[in-house]
Amino acid sequence: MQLYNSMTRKKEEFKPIHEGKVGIYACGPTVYNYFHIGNARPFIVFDVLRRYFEYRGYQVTFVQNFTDIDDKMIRRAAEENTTVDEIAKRYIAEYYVDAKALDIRPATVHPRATEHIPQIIALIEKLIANGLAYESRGDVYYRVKAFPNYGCLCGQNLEDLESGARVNVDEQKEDPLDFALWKAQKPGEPAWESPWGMGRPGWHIECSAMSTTYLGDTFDIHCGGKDLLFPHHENEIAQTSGATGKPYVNYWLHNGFINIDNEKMSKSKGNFFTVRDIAKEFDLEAVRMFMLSAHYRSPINFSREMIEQAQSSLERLYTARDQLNFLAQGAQKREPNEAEGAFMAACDKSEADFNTAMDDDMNTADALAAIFELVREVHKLPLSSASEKAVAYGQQKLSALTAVLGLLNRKADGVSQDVQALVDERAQARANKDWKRSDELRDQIKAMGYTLEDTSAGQKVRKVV
RNA sequence: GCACAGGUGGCAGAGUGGUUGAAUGCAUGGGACUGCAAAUCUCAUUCACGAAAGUGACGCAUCAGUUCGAAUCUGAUCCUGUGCUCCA
Repeated sequence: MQLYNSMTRKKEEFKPIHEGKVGIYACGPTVYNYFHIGNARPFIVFDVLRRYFEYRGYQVTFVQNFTDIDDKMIRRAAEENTTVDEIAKRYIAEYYVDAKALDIRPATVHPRATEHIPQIIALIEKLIANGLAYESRGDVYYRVKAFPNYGCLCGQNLEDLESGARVNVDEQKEDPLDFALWKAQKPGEPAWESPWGMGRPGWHIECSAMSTTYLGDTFDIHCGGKDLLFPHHENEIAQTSGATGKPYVNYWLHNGFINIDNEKMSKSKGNFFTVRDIAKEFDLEAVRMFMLSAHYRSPINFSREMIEQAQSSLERLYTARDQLNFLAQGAQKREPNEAEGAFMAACDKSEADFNTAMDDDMNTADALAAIFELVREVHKLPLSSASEKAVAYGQQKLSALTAVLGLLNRKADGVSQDVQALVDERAQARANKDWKRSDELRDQIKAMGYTLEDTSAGQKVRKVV
């Protein structure tokens, strides 16, 4: 499998540290609000990455944190006249609600920053011992110029970074590039005991502490949004490698942004849609489909039209699944004939194409194309007397491939007895060529939430979403 | 200013040197199927001539170049987005 590594800026063959296993850390949300669809993108695409590794037989440890202490959390708590912990608990719960609705699987571990204060303090102490950090009036800062590799991820040298750095007159830093590892308590802020007095961790250090706690000093894959490349991930490298003396991460993966009117969607710009808002209007599976219809590193433009388009293509997948279920009802216990053999070969071809696409830096757009090739073959199968074996083969492939993308989760609902009674009555009316009655019944069935289609193998009933 | 992406058909979006293959999906139109539908299959959707089959031309931001051959490589230009500051 090839993965584009932001560190080297090329696609590289993925080689796990431990055969058959892969450790992934994904930067999670700061839990001070509902998450927006820009936040949802990494959750979805890296959920797919994890699913693909599992599909390929890897044992995956997937860690995604909750940032539950920072300026935004504190501000929010003050605004709502409650505690930071209360805000954290609330929006962590809300995260799980939205994640579930988007079919984002829970991570192996969801660590919270505030539950890893001892690990954070230990890491800072190590950095101080290594001469890479210093205390200054209760704050602790990272000594950027003492870490020779600083800038290795973002590809900028120290001079360029320096010219861009904001210089605060009041700073207690040795150098403008230095960043906070530990912040001394200000009045009214939550704080923890430390060797430097009461205070709280800086933003970057928490990810270093939590990732290494669960994945070891060096692990396989670290992912997150492109905007985290600098300074967040650059700082993580400096902190972790600086403390351990070992490489931190082998592959850095960064997803592109979601734009609104070709502008980055962000909380600070105010041009964002929360997942909660979108859910009022759309089936969230369509949002997932939309995200996967482009490569994860490309920017995508969000609009109502795009979600509707995704919804339509998603329906095509469901139609194929239902078609297979319909075929299964009338299937026979016999070996596949020649045409069905060709169908099974086409299934294999789709699967192979799907794997090739996913192996190429997780090209979900091409992977979807491979699934749609399979969909077409499904519809070409004769409607009656199919071979059970061939149908089951198609069902297995379709569900296996869509499951990797986290699609096709809607249940195939059975038909209730009252609907079935109408369907049976309509069959009788059609046999009598009573088209008027037949159409009435079709309308009635439709009003009950089902579509009814006539096929050469009888009536087909599907639940409408 | 420095750094990094990117500009592909009506829309979205793959493709990144080679047989007319611009995949796949969406949309629109024709045909098949149907009692009618729906779903599905199939063809078409750059321009010119033509009723049509067809013929010719152009074509993947623009211009120039490399090459027997370019959407794909090189250079320049224009444009867009992102990072350098909390942000997925």
